[in-house]
Amino acid sequence: MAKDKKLVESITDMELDFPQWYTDVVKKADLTDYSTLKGCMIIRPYGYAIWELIQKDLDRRFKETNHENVYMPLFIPESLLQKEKDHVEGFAPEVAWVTHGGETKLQERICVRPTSETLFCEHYANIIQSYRDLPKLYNQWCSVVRWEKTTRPFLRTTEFLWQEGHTAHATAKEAEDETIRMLNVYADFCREILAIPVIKGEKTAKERFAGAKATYTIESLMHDGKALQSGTSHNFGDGFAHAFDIQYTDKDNQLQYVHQTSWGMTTRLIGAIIMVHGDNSGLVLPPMVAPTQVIIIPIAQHKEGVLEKAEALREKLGKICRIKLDDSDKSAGWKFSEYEMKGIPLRLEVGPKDLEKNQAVLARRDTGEKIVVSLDELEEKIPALLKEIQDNLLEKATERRDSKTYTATNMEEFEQTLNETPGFVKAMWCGDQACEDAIKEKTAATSRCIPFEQEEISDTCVCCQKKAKHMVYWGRAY
RNA sequence: CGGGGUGUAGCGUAGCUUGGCUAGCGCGCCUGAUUUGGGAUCAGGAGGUCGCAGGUUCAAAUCCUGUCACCCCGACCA
Repeated sequence: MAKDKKLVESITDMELDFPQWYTDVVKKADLTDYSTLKGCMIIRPYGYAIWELIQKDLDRRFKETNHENVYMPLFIPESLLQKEKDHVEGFAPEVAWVTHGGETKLQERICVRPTSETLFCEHYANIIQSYRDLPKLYNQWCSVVRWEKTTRPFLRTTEFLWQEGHTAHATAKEAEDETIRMLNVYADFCREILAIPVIKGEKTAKERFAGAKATYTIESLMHDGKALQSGTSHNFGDGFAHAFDIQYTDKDNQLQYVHQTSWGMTTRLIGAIIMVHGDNSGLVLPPMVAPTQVIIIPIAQHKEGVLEKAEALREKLGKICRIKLDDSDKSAGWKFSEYEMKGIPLRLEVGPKDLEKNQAVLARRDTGEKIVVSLDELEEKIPALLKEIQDNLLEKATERRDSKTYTATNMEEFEQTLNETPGFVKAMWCGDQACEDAIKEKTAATSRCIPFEQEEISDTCVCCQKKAKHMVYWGRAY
């Protein structure tokens, strides 16, 4: 079968209408449902299982780097939110306010957390006195609320699930090291678990987090050539510490301000998985985050011995992978389509003809390839194939990303490239926000990041042609 | 917040322009039989405050007014 052949009708081709394709996949793969309130999505069991796998691996990485989980309140009094000026200005337009408790109007408005810097800061001010109390390496898993104007499942929702790390350190260097360390944790996670290659770099001042001294980001590229900010890590310096008066006594009995960081990743990652690996037949899940890695489809299951064998295989193979058996009375063809839409990496077909020959058929979701395997070799073959699929997805995503990455040395080239071949554009920049604004005005592209790995595309700024300071990744973003 | 669109059974829709018989169809769902290697077939069955509130009319899914919600595209943001 041709690799690109569409296996399932009822999912719009991504080439025809990418947003519709995305919505179709989310819906047909049973990831979410809409609730009655705009922007508030219901994450269904299959979607939530993916999130749980993401959480589990990330949480392990956080703990390996000595972080502890905590839980902060959902509510923040307005006065607390306002302590850091840039921060409140950045978030005020999109916070949800609680004005009443029961029927009683509150003296002070309370906001539903859009992020928890202020809460962590207040707490840190209380618990940090000595250099012996540092560093504080905290993380919390929770949801936050941002009153977004337009919403889309996973990519932008009013409430979303995430983790937010918040740390406090004795020195500026320690804080900077932590910021970069966690960015690397994110990048490694994306590559190893989600099979998504990312560009690591620093955000420009314009794109920086409200209240941060420096914001670092990992940027990934979707099938349609649009960029997705997939995780951020911020160095706050001692700005919040001054606003919240977080001081400690150092070894020399001198009062010092702490240096802080925060970093976060969200359920948006599921949107990234969909848009990086998905195809016209639906979702394609990297085995590492597939709630079900192998689906067993019995063929002619009413026939003698088929179901028994399928069940025995499920039992045996359940020890080496996440496996399910669909013994419902739907037709085999229906099941094929169903699990392709759901992106399950491997399908194991077992029918009467196979049983006669002591074999089964394995079908790969990523390539469509069907492989006949002896029943005795499944325990070796399945893990090997899952690994191969995981590697292949990363390789394909990397190739696609690279083939959609262009360079430009002047605005005509820049604009033409983005219009004709959407993707990342690498171009030099003078460092002046006026040029950044002009580029956005003209091309709808924003600076994605100043990558750590710099290249010398040309000497002059793509926009004003003055002397260039940085090579920047630009793109239209979600 | 601007522009566009849509609300009729669980989902997708026809009907609306030009008001009129029991609101039609497909998918899904339930029962039974035959099926099962790429979304099976046949037979029977259940399921509707036509988003909501007013108004016009002998008569409203259809016309008018208001309202609510959702979707898409922008601007803002993870």
